[in-house]
Amino acid sequence: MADQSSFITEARREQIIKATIKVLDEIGFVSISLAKIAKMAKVSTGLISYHFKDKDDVLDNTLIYLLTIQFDYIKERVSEEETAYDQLIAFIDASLAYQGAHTVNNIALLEIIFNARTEDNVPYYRVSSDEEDPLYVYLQEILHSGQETHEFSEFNIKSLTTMIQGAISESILVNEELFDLEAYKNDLVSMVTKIVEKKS
Amino acid sequence: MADQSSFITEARREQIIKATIKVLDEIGFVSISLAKIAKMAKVSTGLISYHFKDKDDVLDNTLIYLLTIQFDYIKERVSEEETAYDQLIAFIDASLAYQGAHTVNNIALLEIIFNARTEDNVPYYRVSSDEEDPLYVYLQEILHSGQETHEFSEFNIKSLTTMIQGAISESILVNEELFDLEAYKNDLVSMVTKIVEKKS
DNA sequence: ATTTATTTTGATTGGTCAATCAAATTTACC
DNA sequence: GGTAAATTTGATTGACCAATCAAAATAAAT
Repeated sequence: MADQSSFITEARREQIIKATIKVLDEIGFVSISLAKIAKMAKVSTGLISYHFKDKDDVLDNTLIYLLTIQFDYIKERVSEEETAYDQLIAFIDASLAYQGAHTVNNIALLEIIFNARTEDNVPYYRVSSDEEDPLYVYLQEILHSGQETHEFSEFNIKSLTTMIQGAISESILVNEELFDLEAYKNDLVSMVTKIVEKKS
Repeated sequence: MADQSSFITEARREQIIKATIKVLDEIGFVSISLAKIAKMAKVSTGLISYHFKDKDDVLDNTLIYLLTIQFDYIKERVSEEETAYDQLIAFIDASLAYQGAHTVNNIALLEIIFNARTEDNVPYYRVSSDEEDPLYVYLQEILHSGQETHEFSEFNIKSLTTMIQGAISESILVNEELFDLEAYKNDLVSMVTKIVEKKS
C-alpha cells in the first residue's frame, strides 16, 4: 500500500515536472506560475501543492530531473570509450548532441539555473559550475587521467574544463537556424585536440 | 529650455538605470519591481513611469547602457594594438578584466539577457549572440583580418568566435573566491594561441 | 458494503505588482 | 510677481499570484 501510493505520487510528480519543463520553455521562469503549470498538466493548482512543498520545491525538483537526464546521457556515451582522448571527444560529442536533440530540456535547465536563487539571494549560477557540478567534475577526471598516462600535454585542468564547458554552453545560445551544430562539433574537437596533444 | 529639460530628463533616466543595475545585482530579474527600483533611486514610482514607457522600457534601456559600456571598454583597449594577434590577446584580456572589475554590471547584464523576452516570448539570449551582437562581430573581424594577412592559420572563424566568447562568459559564472581570473586569462591566451598559430 | 486513507478539486485569502492620474511642487519665462 | 510648462508625488485600480483548506471524489482495506 505504501508502495502503491508512492507509485501514484511518483507518477504525479513526474507529470508535474514535465509540465513545468514545457511551461519554462514556452514562457520562461519569469512568467511561470503554479496556475500555468497546473493548466499544462491538466490538474488543479491544489494538487501541485499536495505533491510539492511550494513553488520553489517544484522548480528545484525539475532542475534535479533535468541535470540527471543530461548527466546520464553524457556518461553513458563517454564510458564506452577506452582512452582519455576518446573519452574527451565523446564528452564533447555527447554534450553537443544532447543539446541538439533536447532543446526544450535545455531551455528549461537554462531558465532555472539563471533565475533561481537561494533564500539568501545567491543565484544558482554562482552556486554550481564548480566542484559541485557533476559534469564539471567528470570532465576534470577525464582530463586528469589523460595527463596521468602522459596521453595529454601539460595544460591546466581547471582552465581547460572551464573553456570546454563555456564553449559547449555558448552553442545553446546561438540561433539554431544560422548555426551548424555538426560543423561546430568538428571544429571544437579539432581545437581542443590542438590544446591537449603533445608536441611532436 | 528644450535643452535644459532634456538634461534633467537624461540625468533622471541615468539615475533610474543605475538604480536598476543595483537592484538586479541584489535581488535579480525575477524579483525586480518598479517599486524596488524607485526605492533604490529614492524617487516615487510614478516618476519612473514619467521617464520610461513601462517596466520593459526601463530594462531595455538598462541593457543598452550596459552593453555600450562593456563594448567601449573592450574596443578602447583592442584598438591600441597593431597586429591581429595582439588585438586578439587584448580582446580576451579586456573582456576578462572588465568582468573582474565590474561584477555588478555583469550580473545585471546577465540577469537581463537571460530573462527578458520579446513580446512573442523569444528569449533575448536567442536573439543576440549572433551577427547582431557587436562584440561577436568585432571578434570575428579581428580573426578575419589575421587570416587575411596570413598571420593566423586556417581555422573556422565562426566556431572560434563562439568558443572564445563561451570561454569568456563561463568565467563569470564560476565562484570568484575559488577562481584565479589572472591564471585563467593566461591559460586561455595560451590555448587560443595554439589554435591560431601557424604550424612551424 | 462500509469504513478509512489517499488523492483531487476549486474557491478563498492576503499580498504584490504595473500602470494611471489628479494634485502638488518645482522650474522656466516674461 | 505671475503664469505656464515641466517634473514629481503617492494613492488608487484591477490583475495576478502562492498558498491554504474544507469539501468532494477515488481507492484501499476489512
